[in-house]
This record gives sequence, C-alpha cells and structure tokens, in this order.
Amino acid sequence: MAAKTRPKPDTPDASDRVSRIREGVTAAILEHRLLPGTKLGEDEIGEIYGASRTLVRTALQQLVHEGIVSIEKNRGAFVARPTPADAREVFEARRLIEPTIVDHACDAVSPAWLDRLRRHLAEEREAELRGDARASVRLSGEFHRLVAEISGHSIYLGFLKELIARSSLIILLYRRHDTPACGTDHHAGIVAAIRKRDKAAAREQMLSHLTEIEAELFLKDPAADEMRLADVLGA
Amino acid sequence: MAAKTRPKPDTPDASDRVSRIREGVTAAILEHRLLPGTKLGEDEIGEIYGASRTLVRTALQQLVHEGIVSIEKNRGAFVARPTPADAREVFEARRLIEPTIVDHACDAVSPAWLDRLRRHLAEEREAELRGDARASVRLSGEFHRLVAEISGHSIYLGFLKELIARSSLIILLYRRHDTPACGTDHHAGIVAAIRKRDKAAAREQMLSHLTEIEAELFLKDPAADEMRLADVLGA
DNA sequence: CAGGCGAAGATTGTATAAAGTTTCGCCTGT
DNA sequence: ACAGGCGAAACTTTATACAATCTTCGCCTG
Repeated sequence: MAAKTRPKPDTPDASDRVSRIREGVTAAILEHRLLPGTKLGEDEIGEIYGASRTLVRTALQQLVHEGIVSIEKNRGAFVARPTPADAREVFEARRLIEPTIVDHACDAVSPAWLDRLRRHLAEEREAELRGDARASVRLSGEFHRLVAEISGHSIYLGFLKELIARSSLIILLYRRHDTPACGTDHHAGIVAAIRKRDKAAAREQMLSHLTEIEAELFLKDPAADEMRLADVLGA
Repeated sequence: MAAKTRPKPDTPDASDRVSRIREGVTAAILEHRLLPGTKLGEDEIGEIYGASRTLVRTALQQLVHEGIVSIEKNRGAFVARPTPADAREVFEARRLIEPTIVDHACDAVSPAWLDRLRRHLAEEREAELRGDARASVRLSGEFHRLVAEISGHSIYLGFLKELIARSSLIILLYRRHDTPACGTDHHAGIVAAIRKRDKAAAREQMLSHLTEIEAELFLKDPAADEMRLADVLGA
C-alpha cells in the first residue's frame, strides 16, 4: 500500500488521441473503404482528426508495423499492397497459429465469452442479410480476433491482429470475383465446437475454414504495379 | 517504361539514423547491458547518438512494438520487464513457430547459407571459450534469427525477432543461476540436421532445444513489482 | 511537335520551442 | 521531531517552424 506508484492500471490503447487515429484508419482499411495504394497524407489525416502531424505520424508508424501501411522515404504513407508471396506467407502463418488458438479458446472459454460469440454470429448474419459488404468483411475479421482474445494469449493475439489486417487487404486484392457470398457459415461451426470444448473439431474446422478462404484467392504475380494498370485499362 | 515511378527499390532499414538508434539500444538490451526497468531517457539517448529527441522517440516506439521497451504515459520509456505469464506465452509461441521455420529452412538452405551457419557456430564456440557472456547471449539469439532468415518467410522472421528479443529479457530475469554454462551445443545438432535436409530431425531438435531452455527457467509469479522489491529487501 | 530541362509548389523529415504532468526537495504547522 | 502540503525542477508530450526532397507543370530547344 505504501507505493501507490501507478494509480491508473494502464492506458490500454483506446483513450488517447493517437489510438483514435490509428483505429480510425485501420477500420477504414479493413472495411475496404481505403484501397491499397491510396496515399495517406499527413496533413489530410491530421485535419480530419483535428490533430497535428506529430500524432498522425506516430499512428502511421504503428500501422507500418502492423503491415497495412507502407512508408516510402520522402514520398509519404500509402495503404500497403501485399504481394502474392506475402499472401501465401500470411495464410500459412494463420494455418499454423489459429488452430492452436482455438485449442486454447476451448480451455479458456466461459459463459460470458460464449454469449459474446453468439451475439457476434448474430451480427455477422444480420450484416450478410442486409448485404452490407463492408460490415461483413469487418465482422469476419473480428471473429478471429475474438477467438484469440478468448484464448487469453496476448502474444498470439498480437500476431493474429497483424495477420488479420493483412488478410483483409489480401482478400480485397486477390479474391476471385466469381465466388458466392462468403461461403457457408464456418464461424458458426467453430463456435459450436468451442461450446462443446471439442478441441480436435475446433482445430479441424478452423484449419479447413482458412484453407477454403485461401482457395478462393487467385495468387498470380501481377509482376508489378504497372501490370495491374495494364489489366484494368485493357478491360 | 513510361512510369519509372519508383527508381529505388527500397530503403530496407539499415542506413537511416533512427535504425541506428534502434539497433544500438536493441543490442544493449540483448547483451544484457541494459537491465529490465532501466529508464531510457530521451535526452540521454539522443545525446549518445547525436540525434534529436524526435528520432529517439521514433526508435523507442518501434522497440515498444517489439516488446522489449515499455512506455508509461508521462513517465518515459523503460526496458521491459516480462512477467512469468509473458515468458510462458513467448516460449509456447516459439515451440509452435520455430519447428516450422527449421522445416522450411531445410528446403531453402543453400551452400552459401550453410557456410554462414558454420561460421556462426564457430563464433559461438569462440565466445563461449573466452567466457564472453555478453557475446554468447547475443549470438545465441542471432542463431535462431539466422535460421528464420534462411527459411525465407518474412512473416515468421518478423514474429521470431520479437520473440527472441523478449526471450533474452526473460532468460536474464528468470534463469536459474545454478545451471551450467549454456548446456551442450544444440545449435550444432540443428545445423547438422539442416545440412542433411532431415526435416523431422530438425524439427525435433529445435523443439527439444527450446524445451530445455524453458526448463532452465524459474517462472514463479512475483505478483507485482512491489513483490520483487520486498523479496530483494527481505534477503 | 516530341522530349528534356528547370523553377515553383507541395509534402515529408528534422529540430526546436511551448505546454502539461510528475517527482522530489523543502518548508511549515502541530 | 514528524506528517503533510506547497513549489520548483525535470521530464515527457504536443505543436510549430525550418530544411530537404520530390513532384509537377510550363517552357524552351531540337
């Protein structure tokens, strides 16, 4: 009691201004409102959030570390454009990590968490029903993040946050446009396995879920940015 | 040919000033010259590297993301003090990721890489022979990073860099002082397996190596910082 | 008329200064 | 003599100003 050295337990990352910027930009990228290659001017963002360039810069640098923004020296910040090689690495990492995460989630899950999962599935279904693609893609990523939170492993959670953010960009860039909706609802199956605490089933369903998502991608090297432009104009 | 938009491929991260600061501080922490809890004043570091606080701040924020520095609001930056729970998570993650990394390294290894590995082992042996604990601990971490570089997976490499840095702090904090040297040379065995491209053996040796390192730790919760203080003063 | 050179504009990188917060010494009152 | 509070110093945080760099667009030349 002598040392009340740290009156506030922590400022996790939600209340300060730089986090507001970071989360705002992240949400915009994850919802596919900001497309890969988009210029993220410091003044521009600063004016939107009423912050000086110092804070914007801090936020952008954090996003660089998360892999969804790239900074080119003396040219500025841009929404990242993952290559097909990046995409393969990201999904391989997810196939390695996420089965382990659901495994732990089966151990750590509580009634409160199960309720949270149930509500999340309802949100996802509702977004899909009303055809809100932006909400759908955001919620789809948040589901995986939620499972990682349940697992209670902060390291895995941190890694997965990064992987999910990159996945969102990858799906936007490389998804085959002929695939129906978002496939059947694998998330519900995963939740069912977690509820039953059936680790083997949970791992298996998570793995097949990820495999199926990756199978819907067309990972052919576009050689470079110019290549893409040629494609678009040629069509 | 029309658009020579990007003349320079990239500025990886080695030449600019902020990277010099980051790598300098990282090396100091990894070599156990900076102990957990040490205050990292901005002016102090800035003067050492002849840089202004702006650059120091950027470097420190990157180190926060790597998990070896923690910033407390309005109090400054400190060398991180991983908890036993952190330690368990870090090593669990390493046991999950590193076997996969060596697996890929067996595929991607080339004569040039093998030579690099051989030279590294020689360096490690030499440091151990002359009793240079600081070089030993640094090289030990660098070995794992080298294997990840060989694997060619940039995502795994990024994750592992973070895990290795944290591991260094963890070993410093929680290692049992009664353990002999650094154990027998597991690294040589791993290299031998890579050379033979024997994936199963490589995975197995890496896993047992990590398990053994963790087994040398004493991960008892000190409850909090105050608790540690009480222990120290009570002794 | 095509192509390249050059200056103006805009944007980022860096440093410095102002503002707010914490910490620690010191002083006062009991 | 000691507890409690006031105040100054040091530090971090944020904002602003300056310097360097790149992009763009006009103009000149071949």
